[in-house]
Amino acid sequence: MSTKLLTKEHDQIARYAKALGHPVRVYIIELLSTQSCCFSGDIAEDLPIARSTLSQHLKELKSAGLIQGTIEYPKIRYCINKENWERAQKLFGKLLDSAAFTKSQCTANPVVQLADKI
Amino acid sequence: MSTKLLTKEHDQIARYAKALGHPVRVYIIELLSTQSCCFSGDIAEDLPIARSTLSQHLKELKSAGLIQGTIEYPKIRYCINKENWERAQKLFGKLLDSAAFTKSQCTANPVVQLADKI
DNA sequence: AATATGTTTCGTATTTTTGCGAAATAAGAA
DNA sequence: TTCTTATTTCGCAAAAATACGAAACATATT
Repeated sequence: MSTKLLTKEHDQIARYAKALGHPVRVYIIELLSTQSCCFSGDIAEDLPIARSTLSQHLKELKSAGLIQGTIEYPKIRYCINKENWERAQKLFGKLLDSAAFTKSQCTANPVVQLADKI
Repeated sequence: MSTKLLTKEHDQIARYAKALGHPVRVYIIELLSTQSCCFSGDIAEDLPIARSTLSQHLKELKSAGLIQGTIEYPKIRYCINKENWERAQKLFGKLLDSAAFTKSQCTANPVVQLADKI
């Protein structure tokens, strides 16, 4: 049964989550959000990866909508895409909070527990 | 330069985010957190995927630590792993909030803007 | 002992991600 | 115009994710 169980919202959350699903990309987001507001790609100096690899990670974050770039030749300044970031914030917040309200009763009533399987 | 820029924390956030990086897994988490506290794998009835595929998604969420299962033959009851979920909550919260405090000045000072490239 | 049940594991195929170095780009400086 | 610079795109290879159906599992029931 069911009527549209997998919604656009699930897709959107998954999209954002996937974009954050790599340590380098988490680092980039963190850097952009705290260190300085915007910056050019000299993140590369701090990371043990090739420039082209970094570029791909930036591309992923860009296409997910989490960051945006401004060209200032010969550099490119990146920053958080505030609009979409707030959207991500709301979506994650909703998911995270809803789960917080539930108290899990799973561990309270364990009939059988196979450590290696579960 | 740098001293440990990619930390365990980045890895951990990325790990959780990656686990949430698929619509089906977002749906599962949402279901586990709202619908009912725990349940068995009759999620399958609601999803347009094979049982074995669902099992794999459950496995991923499990190995990321976000959910846990209790066997009650012949069923298995799943629920959120509260401890780890709260950890994820904190980590995501920190990242999301820090970015919120920053106002992006990127769009405020666009020297050149190549839409197709950026 | 044989059967039924809900779920997982196995084997496999396809697609996506990750990563690199080399080459291309686009504009400013010489 | 030719060089320099920061970055991206290209071409490739290796690894991981996604998905399926068939077979295996562990127990409860007959």
